[in-house]
Amino acid sequence: MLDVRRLRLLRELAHRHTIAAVAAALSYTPSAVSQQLSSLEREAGVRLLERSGRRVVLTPAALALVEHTEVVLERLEQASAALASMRDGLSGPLRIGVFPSAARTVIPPAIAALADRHPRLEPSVREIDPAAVAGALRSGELDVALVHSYDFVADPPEPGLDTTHLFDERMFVAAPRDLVPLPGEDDPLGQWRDAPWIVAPTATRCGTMTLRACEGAGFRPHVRHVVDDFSTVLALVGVGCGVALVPQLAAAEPAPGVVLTPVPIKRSTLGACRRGSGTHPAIAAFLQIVTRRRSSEP
Amino acid sequence: MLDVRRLRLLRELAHRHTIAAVAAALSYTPSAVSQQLSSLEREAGVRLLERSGRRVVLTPAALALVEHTEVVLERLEQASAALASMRDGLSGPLRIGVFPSAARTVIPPAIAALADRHPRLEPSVREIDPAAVAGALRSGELDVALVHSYDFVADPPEPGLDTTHLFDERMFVAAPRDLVPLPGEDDPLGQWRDAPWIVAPTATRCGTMTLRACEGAGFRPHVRHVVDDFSTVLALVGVGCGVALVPQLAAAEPAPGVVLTPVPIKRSTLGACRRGSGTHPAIAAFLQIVTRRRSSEP
DNA sequence: CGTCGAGCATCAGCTGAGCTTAGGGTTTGC
DNA sequence: GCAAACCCTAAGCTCAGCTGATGCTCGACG
Repeated sequence: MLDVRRLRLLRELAHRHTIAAVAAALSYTPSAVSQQLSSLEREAGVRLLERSGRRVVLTPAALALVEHTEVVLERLEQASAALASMRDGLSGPLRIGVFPSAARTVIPPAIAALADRHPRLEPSVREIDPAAVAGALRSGELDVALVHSYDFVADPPEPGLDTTHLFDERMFVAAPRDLVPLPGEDDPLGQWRDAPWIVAPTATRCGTMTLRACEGAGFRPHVRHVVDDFSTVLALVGVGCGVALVPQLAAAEPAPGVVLTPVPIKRSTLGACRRGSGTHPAIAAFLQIVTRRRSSEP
Repeated sequence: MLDVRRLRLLRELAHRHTIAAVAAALSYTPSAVSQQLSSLEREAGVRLLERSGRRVVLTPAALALVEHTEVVLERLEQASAALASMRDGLSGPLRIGVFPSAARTVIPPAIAALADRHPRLEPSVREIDPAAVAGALRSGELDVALVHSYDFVADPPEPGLDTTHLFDERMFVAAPRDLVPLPGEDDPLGQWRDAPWIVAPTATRCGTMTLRACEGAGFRPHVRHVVDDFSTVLALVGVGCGVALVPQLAAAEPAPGVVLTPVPIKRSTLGACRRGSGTHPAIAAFLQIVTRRRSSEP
């Protein structure tokens, strides 16, 4: 009988590529991970790891094993979820990962509603870089997370995770009241083709989204400021520093000097959890609350 | 993360109904099983076991958990099989369970062929009571087994096991040469409605099969002798003790005083293995050899 | 081309999960 | 009413598996 704990290490290695990273993610020392993987290799009877430079790569046999492991872990998640739904009342910790703009707007009322409905549940919120969400879910640091998905920005399905669509928001161009758009241009984006832009870092989805949207409107934006936080972005717009693309939620209370114009781009908010844990009652309750509260808004 | 080792104990308990039996099957002390199940219950957070008299019964939550466990174990078997097929050459032990009539006829040439094709494979044959086959497969005492299935005798699909049809044989009525059948009766079974019968114990499938077959022909046999072994049965028939239903394989070399008449009943031989392990190359090779050797016979 | 850090493997040593043994309580069969 | 079957708990022991130390190789960088 293959040891599932060891298989889990191999699965994690397939995603993180170094034993050290696996160890860090699962709170072991690299030595322990190395030893366990050696044991797994011995009981498998097939070479699973090949040294390549100072790293290690998985053999085809190991990759096949990882495929099976994903299924096994998914089913174990389902079993855990089934058990949780058989306990009377939701209780215990629920670790929620969000990123800043969601943390500010969506999360507080959702947490309040959750605490109201399930007093013995102990939700804890952690701001987390979207790129780290998948790993944090897999390694068990988080149980559920909110992530965003933009038009124009492809997000490949993460293996081992389940995502559910929660709600959409419209995107807006935020421009200073006293900035004059390009005359004779109707396109809400195109009329700012010559203006200075405030965008998020290119490495983020928000940044990529803005660049792609402008490309779609036929121009490349003049990037003046690079700021990740939407409330900072709006403050900069308010003092006339440039224009920016912001989502509806972030723009709920714009500064007085800011004019918002809707653009035909939407941002989706998704809930993500470990595959198989979507039926966990606490996770399901949280996602349902987030969905309902947002979609009932005007 | 639920502990699969513990889940396996629960699964076994669901089939064997007492902790002592689980312990015996998996080579533990009952104390160890009890402790592990207690731990499982604690980490599940739900009552899994209820004392009932001096036994213990599974709660609905435990039964649900067993369902998930079956899937997990199946997938782990598949993973093991995939690994085995990636090893170069078949090697290691292959524990085969058979019951006497198969052991005598089908198995020896099959083992020889297997040894010929895969010299590093170490097949070991164990005669086993058909009723114990399922448990022995599940607990890992056996890797593959041959079982029989008769017309008239329903065999409910065993959870956790996979069965593949290997070959069929015709059944024969074996009668002493000098015994006179009922005059004016054409039915090969009905013509012996008044003769003394030799049948297998009622608890066995063979015994049930004979009784049902006779009932199908409209009579209840006069049971004179109860003998499980077909070669003994034929010897008794040969000296005039009565008539019996025997399968083709057992009747290959009948005693001189025995007359065989075919009846429209067939016996099927099936291969059984743990669910998911059917793709294991050693098991697949064995089953293929048994199928081919038998079906190529006249 | 030498240095330094990242990464992996191995060894030695320790700790606790999980086993066995022992013993006691309850139920069932005879 | 006694014995056997069955389960649980307590106590002690053993080894799987962890940490920490050490040494190696590889790659980046001045």
